[in-house]
Amino acid sequence: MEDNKERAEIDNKDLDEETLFVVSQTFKALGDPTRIRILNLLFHKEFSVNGISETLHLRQSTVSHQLRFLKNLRLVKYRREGTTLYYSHDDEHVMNMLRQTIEHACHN
Amino acid sequence: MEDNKERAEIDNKDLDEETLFVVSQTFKALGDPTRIRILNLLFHKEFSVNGISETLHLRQSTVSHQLRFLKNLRLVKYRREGTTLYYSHDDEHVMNMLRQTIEHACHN
DNA sequence: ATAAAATATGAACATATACTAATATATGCA
DNA sequence: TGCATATATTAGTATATGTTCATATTTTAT
Repeated sequence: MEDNKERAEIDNKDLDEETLFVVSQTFKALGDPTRIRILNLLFHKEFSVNGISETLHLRQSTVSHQLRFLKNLRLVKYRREGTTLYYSHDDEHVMNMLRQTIEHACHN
Repeated sequence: MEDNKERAEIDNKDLDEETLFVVSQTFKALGDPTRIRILNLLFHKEFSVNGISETLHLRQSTVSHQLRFLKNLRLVKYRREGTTLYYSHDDEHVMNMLRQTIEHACHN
């Protein structure tokens, strides 16, 4: 036996529950068209909630809900300016995956 | 104006419906713990349906349903040997994303 | 042709998810 | 304080999703 009780999860037959949860949550975040559109919008610059709402033709409520979802997963962050909140992306790894997959899907 | 009517989707404010569908479907496939476990299992070698079922303690029916899902997205393929079907992964890009994200999640 | 083994399918069910309308909260300013 | 603007939250609803049981299909061997 070696001194490492457990090898990296990737080498095991099965994954532990916590890893499974985090990974599935992360991908779930990218598994919805609305959230993809929002993240894609935030690729280049920050947007206010209303900015997103108007640009993507989504209800303010819908945008706010999805931003909370993304915020909980730390995929976006915001800064305040008066009553306005400016959201921007906050996870390079996820944004890279998204970019790659979009490029991959765009019948290159 | 230039001769390219449309730049790559990634540079536009919004994505077209088809791209949105493909991308969200791809991530949706990775957004479920059961499918993640199956794909993770298929990382190293092929497995029969029953093999997956027994290894992951899942009903045969559940595995079969999820494999169909993954097959429709061309994330897995199979070869036949008698009455047994051996499944293996069929999308390097997706498997790489999965590996990266698992490693990323495993509090490295 | 019939039976056995492996896998696929269909229907039913419970839960999760996303959107909406209505309302609440928070901030800045007169 | 009172009002306007921006955002968040709550509750309700419709749809999507994942699992299970039962059954059908497919393939091989006898």
